[in-house]
Amino acid sequence: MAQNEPALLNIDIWTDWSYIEVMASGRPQEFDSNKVIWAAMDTFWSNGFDGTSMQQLLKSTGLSKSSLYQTFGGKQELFIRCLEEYTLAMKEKLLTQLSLSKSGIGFIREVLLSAAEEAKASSIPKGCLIMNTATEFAQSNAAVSRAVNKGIEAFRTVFLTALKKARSAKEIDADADLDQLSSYVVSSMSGIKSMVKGGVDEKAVRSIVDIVMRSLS
Amino acid sequence: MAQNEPALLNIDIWTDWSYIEVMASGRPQEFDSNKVIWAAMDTFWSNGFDGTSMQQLLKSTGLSKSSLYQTFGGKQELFIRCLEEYTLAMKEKLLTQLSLSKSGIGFIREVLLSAAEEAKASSIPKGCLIMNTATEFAQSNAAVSRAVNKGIEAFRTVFLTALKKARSAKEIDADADLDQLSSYVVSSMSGIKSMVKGGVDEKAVRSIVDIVMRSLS
DNA sequence: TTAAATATGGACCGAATGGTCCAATATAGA
DNA sequence: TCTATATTGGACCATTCGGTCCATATTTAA
Repeated sequence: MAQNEPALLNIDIWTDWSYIEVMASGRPQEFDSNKVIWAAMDTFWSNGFDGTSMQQLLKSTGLSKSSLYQTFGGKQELFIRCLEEYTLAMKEKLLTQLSLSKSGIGFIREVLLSAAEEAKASSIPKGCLIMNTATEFAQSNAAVSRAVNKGIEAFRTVFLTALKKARSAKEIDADADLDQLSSYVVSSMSGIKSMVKGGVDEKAVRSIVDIVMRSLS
Repeated sequence: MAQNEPALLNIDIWTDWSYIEVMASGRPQEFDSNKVIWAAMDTFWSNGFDGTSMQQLLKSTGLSKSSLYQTFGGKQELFIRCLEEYTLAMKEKLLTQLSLSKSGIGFIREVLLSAAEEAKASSIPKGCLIMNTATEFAQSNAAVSRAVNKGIEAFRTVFLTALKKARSAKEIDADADLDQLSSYVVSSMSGIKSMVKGGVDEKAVRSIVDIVMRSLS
């Protein structure tokens, strides 16, 4: 892929009727749209967009080809739905985790260290779907770029919230520019994850996290 | 792609005879192997491994299919040659740049800021071939991982040299752990480049660079 | 001039690609 | 029960994929 996008409207409202709850009669859907999206997301997450074939997608979702095309429109449309769902779910999960954590700084450290866990694990590191996609597509496809941007902004928002919490608790400098710092944390997160994908070991990852954390406070 | 590697020795000495200078008679090669590698590298760099087709490769290199297969073995072998050449060339270029620069810290800042240039440019950002590949393949292919690791180590070496120079010039703390810092710089570089690919604007990139630089001294 | 060695272009390969289409099936409401 | 509406599985599509192979062209050394 990584070519220019086709010259058509990419508003999947027109092809994906799952937004509308029942409305008309007929045979009901036999699958859970959300589970399908998560299954597809996991496949894209591990293999990238180009690296994922329709066959893999059909296998992991359990759908038939026509169901997938009818419901989601196509590979790219499904992919973008996955990016959106990923963004939404991650943001929610992280904000919950943040609200449960005592310290804003501690929360950020936890999140960064979760990358180190991937380095320790024997399985192949998946990284972050949003940043993987940024790397794969760069700015070659407008619809994808839009979804990636929203993802990055979501992460930035989460970290900004954490930094504000940290400032309130006087964990960080009172007059630090939190907007800039939040971008820095996203960037650092992305860098660390790519190092893990590159094979850097857990110890090295932890020392990078330490340096990042030191630069916050 | 992104599957497991085939169970065969990947020592391209056996398939690529361009190492041997002439030795036997016969029709001489009509193309410059190095130029071919650079043309292929540029294509892989822009589109990734999966995103690059043989057709594109033949077009960008100007080779015929048989010449390419005869000379390099195949798509993956050529790709790995590109990774190696990229590593070598980048290391050399950066070390030269470093030796010409007055300050180790200044050099690192220059390199990080070069990512900001990509954000400013209207063309699609290519990022770093090594980190792009790390992201695309993760640890799914041993031969590729080996090449990626060598690349990361090369970058680390460059930055380590710069940091030592900075320490000699008392630009940074005398008892900083330069090994750790060099990994941190590579990670930061990678993070910044992925932010650029994700569409973050130049100003934001520059502020991230500032924070990274501040954490060094 | 001849033989050996190499380069080259293109035909050809099977498999897989993303995508379309339709007949059969199943369900809900009238 | 009948009809309208959806879902579903699979046949089918042209195209492209990476890769092999061979006949031909070209060059060097003997």
